[in-house]
Parts: sequence; structure tokens; C-alpha cells
Amino acid sequence: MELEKNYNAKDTENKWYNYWQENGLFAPKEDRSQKPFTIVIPPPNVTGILHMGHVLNNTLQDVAIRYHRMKGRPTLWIPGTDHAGIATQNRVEKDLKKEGKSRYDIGREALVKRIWDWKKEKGSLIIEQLKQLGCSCDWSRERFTMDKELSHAVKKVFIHLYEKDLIYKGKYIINWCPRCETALANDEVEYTDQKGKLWHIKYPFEDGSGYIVIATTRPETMLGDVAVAVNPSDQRHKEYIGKNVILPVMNKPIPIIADDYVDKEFGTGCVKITPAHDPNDFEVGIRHDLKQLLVMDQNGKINENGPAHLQGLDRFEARKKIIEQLTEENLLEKVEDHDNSVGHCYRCDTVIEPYLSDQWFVRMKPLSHRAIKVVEDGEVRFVPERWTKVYMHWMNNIRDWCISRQIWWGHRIPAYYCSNCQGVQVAMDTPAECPVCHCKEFSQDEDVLDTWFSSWLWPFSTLGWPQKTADLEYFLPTSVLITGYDIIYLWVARMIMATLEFENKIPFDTVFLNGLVRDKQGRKMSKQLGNSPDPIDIIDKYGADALRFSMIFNTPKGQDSYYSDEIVEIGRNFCNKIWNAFRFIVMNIENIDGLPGNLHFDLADKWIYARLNQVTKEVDEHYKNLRFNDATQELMHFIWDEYCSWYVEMAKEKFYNEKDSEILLTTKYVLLDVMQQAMRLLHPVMPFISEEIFQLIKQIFPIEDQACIIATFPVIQPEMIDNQVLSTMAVLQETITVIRNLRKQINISPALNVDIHIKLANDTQHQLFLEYDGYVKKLAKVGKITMGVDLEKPASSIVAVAGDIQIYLPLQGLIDIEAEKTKLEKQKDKLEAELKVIHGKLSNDNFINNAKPEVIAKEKEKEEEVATKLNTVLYVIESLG
RNA sequence: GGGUGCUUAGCUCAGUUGGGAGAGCGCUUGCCUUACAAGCAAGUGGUCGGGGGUUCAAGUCCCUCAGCACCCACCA
Repeated sequence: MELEKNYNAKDTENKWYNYWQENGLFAPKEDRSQKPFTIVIPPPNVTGILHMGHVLNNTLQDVAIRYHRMKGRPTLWIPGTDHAGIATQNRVEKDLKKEGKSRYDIGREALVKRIWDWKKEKGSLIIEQLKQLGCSCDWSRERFTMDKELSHAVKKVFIHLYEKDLIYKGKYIINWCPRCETALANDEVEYTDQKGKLWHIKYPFEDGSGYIVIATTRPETMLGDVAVAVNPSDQRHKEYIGKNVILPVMNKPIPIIADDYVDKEFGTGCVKITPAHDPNDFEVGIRHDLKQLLVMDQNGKINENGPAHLQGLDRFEARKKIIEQLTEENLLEKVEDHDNSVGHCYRCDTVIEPYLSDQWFVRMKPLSHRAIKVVEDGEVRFVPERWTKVYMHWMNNIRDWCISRQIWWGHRIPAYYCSNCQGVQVAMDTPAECPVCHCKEFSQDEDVLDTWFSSWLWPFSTLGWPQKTADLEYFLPTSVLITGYDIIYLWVARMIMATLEFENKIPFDTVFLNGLVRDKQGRKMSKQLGNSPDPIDIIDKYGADALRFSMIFNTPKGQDSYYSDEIVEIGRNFCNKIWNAFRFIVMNIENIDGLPGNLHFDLADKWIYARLNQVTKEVDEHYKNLRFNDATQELMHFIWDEYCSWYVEMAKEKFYNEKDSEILLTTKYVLLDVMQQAMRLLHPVMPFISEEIFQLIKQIFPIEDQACIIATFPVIQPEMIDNQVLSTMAVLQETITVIRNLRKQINISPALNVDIHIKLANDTQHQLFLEYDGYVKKLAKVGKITMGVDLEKPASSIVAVAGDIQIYLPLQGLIDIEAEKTKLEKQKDKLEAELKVIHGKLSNDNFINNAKPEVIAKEKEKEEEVATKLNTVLYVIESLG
């Protein structure tokens, strides 16, 4: 076996991804007697390009999936993409614009066709990127929210809800994006604080007796004013109620009315009422039976209801002109600075306009009750738990959901209007005949449904609903949903409601909410800021394993994390470390001539197995409890600090000095065995390098599993966790470290072997060191060791203490006695302080009476240990003179 | 106005029923030691945001204050 000096991620990753796919290893094991582990992917937008948020989210899902697959459960990860109505249409319209055309130039049918063409050509980009990341989805089950079957499900759902009177059509003020020319749901509006103005405008009384002043932040909407409102209890304005004022610019009379909605403290206490352009004014308008006068068109331009000189002007242009005119006419009393938060379209960032229009709504309250109950009852659990509160709050204050969108790309609303009597029918297909007037001509509603109206069906629509498929029966409820906390309302809550309503089941029992990935400065990664690196570049440079490992290593459960290229180096370096450890094994094992007939475990072998089993136990639990970053920490520590830095180094000693072939074979066996087990533990996080090494080991070591991806996860062997071995090894390790420390103190060349004396505390220790002095010599670069229980300190030597062991390093040359003493004094002070604390506790009756017995026992044990160390140090200080 | 999260080493952050302050990176020193300089070895570094309380014992529980970030509602 010839291995490169540095790990080559690129070739390895392609090779194994293809292998897994060609061998169908992503598909769930066919064993329907076992409970499956299932995840549905949060479907990325077809227009999407992989960003760091996707990397984190999908890596987390893949880790969970790979872990459970190795644990032997039938495991399914259902992938797919979302048609993302507005985003996708915008994307294609942008291309159109380059050709100088708008969607109206080519018409609905042509546009939709063009978007489908675009989807076929470019829509799988993000899927390909997920594959590069290593995602082990069952691609044979990939779905798209506008697949024929899913569209069918959407229609079914719409009709079901309509027939239950849970969908209705109504005229309401909605959030309108004049650029996208569509309604937006409340959740699709992003508010940002802006420095604005508060204009104080005089509205003269019709009878010429003066004026009142209203304050507004959006003067252009005054064109649609139909009244001025004051609070009925406001003494300042009481006398004006019922009078008319002349609406400036429009020059028409409007009444002054009284309504509790008006806040006496704000502005002038007088509010202009514009029912067609403000949600609160809309409510006031209903209460007072006022006209709803629209003064803008769908592009935010002043329409025919405005005065001739303003018609066709953009709303902000119109605002300017109106202010100019008011100033000229001396109707502008003053202008104040005023900060308020302004809604923006979450897709294109245009300022949204509250706008009166016909829209379809879902009544949410009736759907929310069960969705609240399943969370209350713990059937659906949020991780981290704090999100439960957030979810509950929203659910308890839920509002109706505006589901119609005035775009062309999406599921068209299955409502048909009779061409003759305008009667509406909601149906799967165009109705044959109008039941009222028997007309046979219909036109379908022009609007499409909100993208989330298909997403909220995702956990069951992907499994074949409304067909009663075997998959639906078997895989639903799914196991865990892993997604970002920013879509709890938009998606998670709605899936819970939909799945309960249509399948009478919960969609998943656990919702794991991962944090957001931010840049180094703490800003959210976003397209606009351009601060998200392209993960594919990172994968090309460092490897997918490196990226995956680093993202998880860096991301505590449910917290936001900060990304920078440097963190990926952690993963890259770790890959290389593993690679080289394996390379070392291969270099020493090429001549392996069979497995040992009998295994001869020495301390090092027993120790690494003890640790392997401890680590297996912990990592297993971390994966199970979705504590992924803890798992990575544990694995890195074990592989790097224990396997490489101690076990491999100790193996070297045997390779160089041991003659017994059985012992040599045992060492090779343990090196390979621990490595292959470590690869299994690591696989969920670093699937590629673990598979590569696993397969290479398989060539020279008996492994039954076909591949690491479907290998069994290591099973804990508790009898291997030998505490005696662990503590003995700790003594050896400490001794070696202390010797290294001594060498360093007096600058002994690393190339030089030194002679040392070791004074042991008892015969058992003496035996131990006689047996394992080779390890001390190898790992601490020691030549000759003189040891014994009754050893005198050699003249002119420096001393160090490891537990109850004393180590003397004789010096030919000079030593700095004072420096030695200072160091030992420091050690003494620390031990004394520690001992004082322990004595304090043990002499405290309250402690003795209240603390748990095992805590007290532990404390006594510690007292003894510290006292011994202290005595040793004191002895050494004294012997220095 | 309502709510959530965060505040621990120079930086980024772990710390799961209260009982020995940790990691990665950085920094210092010495090493290209035949697996790895993407490395090895030895070190430096913290009154766990302030104050109060509960307890034999608090980074950990409670109260309070401060700073930072975010969410929801409202904003004429």
C-alpha cells in the first residue's frame, strides 16, 4: 500500500459517494418489523445555491441519519426541493428583463413554461451541491413541491379546507409588494427601523373657522382619506366631532369622527383615516361604514382616484409633490423627525404597501387547538426546549393566513368562476356546468397559492398522500425535523397543524432547531451582504469532511455560530492527522503475516481499549441526544491526543525493540482494530475519510461489514473499561510528562538521551516500571534508568515529582538551584491551598452531616492523595538544601 | 410594550440532576525526532458581567442591575 503524504480529500470523496450511490446504500433497509428513523429535508429553493446555513443544517441531518443507519434501524432521509414561487419567478423574470421583456409581454403560459425549462436545466444545482457535501439522502425518493402528485395533494387540501369552511375569500388590507406585484403574508414582511419624518398637516374646517392638524408618516395616502378621527374622550377636539374638514390636495369635504383607536398622546391626537391603505384605518372604516378608496395601483403608482396632476406618479414621487404643494399652500405646519419600523418585502426588500384587495385566507384558529395540545402533551418536543414557548405564543395568538399570491408560478387556486353568473366552485378540475345558471364556461382564479401552502404538507405529501401508501403508513410520523429557528411559524407550526388535520398524526416527534451561521462580525449570512463564502469553494480547498467536522465542532447545540475559513482548518488538519496515523500503521504492517493466534495485551493495549469503550459510550449518547459538537470534541481528543500521541508512540517502542512475533502481531492487531472502530464512531461526521480508511483496513484486517456507511456502530464492552489499567496508565503518563518537563527546563537537546533515577513509592510500582521502562525510555528520550524504592537522591541533580514518585535528573553541568526551588515552592503553595480547602470541608460538621456519603468518601481520598504529593514535594525541597 | 438568548483564558465558545475551572485557535520556548511542520514536545493565560440570596457547598438554582444580540406586537 502506497499512501500519499497528505490526505487527498477530492478524489476520495467522489469515489465513495459514487460507490454508496451505485450500491444503493442510502435506501432504507427493508425490515418493516423495525421502527424506522426518518427525516424529511427542509426543501431548499430550486433557485437556491448552497450557503453556510445549508451546510450546517444538512450536515446535522446527515450525522443523525448516518448514526441511526449504523445503529441498524431502517433509515430514510427524504430529499426534495421547493418551487419557491416568488423567488423563482423573480429569477426568471430577471432573465426576461435582459431581453427587454416583461412577463406581460410573453403571457402566463409562456412564462410558466419558461420557468419549468429553467427548473429542468438549473434546478438541480443545489441537489448536486448537497451530494458534494456528502448528504446520504435516498435520491430515488426525491420530490419537488410542484410534482404532479404533490400538486394533486395541494388541491385536495384546498378543497377539504374550503368545504369545512376553513378557507374563505375576503377583502382585506394585506401587505403588498409593488415590485413583485403580489400579496405577502405577515411572516414574509421584514421590519427595519428607519429614520423617517412625521408631517403635521393642517386640514381646514369646511366652514372656514380654522383647521385641525393631523400627523402622518405617509402623506401620499391622504389622497385616500375619507375621514379624520379623534378620541371621543379627548377634550381638545370634542367640539369638532361631526364637523367636516376640507381634505387638502383633493379639495373635498370629509367628516371628523370619534373612535377609541386614536391615541390621545401621539402626534396631535387627530388621525387621518385611509381605510384602503392602512390596516387600523380599515377597521375604523368598517366600524363607521366609511368608503374604501384605493388611490394606488398594483405598482404603487397613484391611480385614477388621485388628482390628475399626480396620477401615474410613484408613491414616493407623489409624496414629494404633495409636500411641495402643501408647503406652497401653507398647510404644512411642521415636520418632525420620527423613527419607525418600515416593512420590507423579504424577497426584494421593497417597502411594502398596506393595500386593500381580494385574497384567500385559511382560518387558523380551528387548526391550532390540536397543534397546541400535542406540544403541551410532549408528543412533539422542541430541542432546545426554549422554543416551545415561542411556538406556544404564536399558536395562541394565531391569525388567519393569507394564502393567495398574485404571481404565476405556483399552484393555481382551484377556484372556478362561472362566466355568466360569477358563481364560484372549488374543484379538482374545471367544472362541467354551473349549478346555478347551467353555464358551461368558467375561468379559473388567476392567483396561485403561497409557497408554504405546499410546504406544510411536506411530511406526508412526500410519502404519497392522499394515497394510502405503505410508505405513508410506515414512515409517518417521521422522527426528527432539523431546521433553522427562523421558520418555526412559516413552516414547522403549519406542518404540525396540517399533518394532524389530514393524517391525524404528528409529523415528527422532535424538532431540532439549529442556530444561524453568522460571519466573523456576527452578521447573518445573506445574499445582499455577500458575506457568505461559497461552500463548494471550501469543499474544493479543504474537503467536505473538513467542512462538516468544523461546522459541527464550532456549533454548540441550538446556538448561532460564527464562520470563518480558519475554523475549517481544524477539520482539515484533523483529517490529515488521521490519514497520517493510518499511513504510519501501513508502513509498519505491510509485512503482516496473519493475525495473532493469541492476543498478548500489555498495559498500553488494555488502556487504549478501555478508552475506546469509554469514548464509544459517550459518543453514542451524544449522537443519540443530538449533541453533535460534544461528539466531535470527544472523538478528536481520543483519536489525536490518546490514540496518536500515546498509543501509536508506545507501539513504536515495540516495533523497534520487541522480538516476540506474537506481541508484535498483537500490537498491529490493536492498531488496526482501534482505528477501524474509531472510523465507525467518526463516520457520521466525517463519512468520506472514515470510509476510505475503513476500506483500506478491510484489505488487511478481517471486517465483515461491506462498507463503513452500513457497518454496525461499535458496541460497548463494559468489561474492557478497566479502572486499574486507567489509573496505572495515568501514573506512567504523568511520569513521562514530568521527565519531558525536566528536560525542557534545562534545555536538554531533544536529540540527547538522558539518564535518570526514579524513586518509587512501593514494590508494586517498582514492578510496573521494571516492566514498562521501555515506554519511558522511548517517550521521554531516556537512556539508562536507575530505579528503586529506597533510592538516594544523586548529588547535583534536579528533582521533579509525579504523584508519589520522585524523579532525579543528574546533572553534569550547572543547575539553577534557586529556580528549582521557586518552582517547587509554587507547587507546594498550590497543594497546601488545596489541602486547606479539603480540611475545611472535612472539619465542617455541616458538610459531614449533609453531604452525600460518596462525596465525603471522595473528599477523604483526595485528602490522602494531596497530602502524599505535598509530603513528596516538601521532602524534595528539603533535600535541595 | 411582551418575550428569548448571550455575558467563562487574548479570540471563538463548551461546561446536562449544585461537590476537582475546559476545548480549539492565538501566544511563549525548543524541535524538520524515519506517520504527520496541516506536525511534535513543554509552557503562559480566567476574582466564570456587577450585586444580593438559598445551601455544608454556586460558573451551575433564585432575585436584582448592567451590556450585547434577536423574536413578536405596535408605530397616525
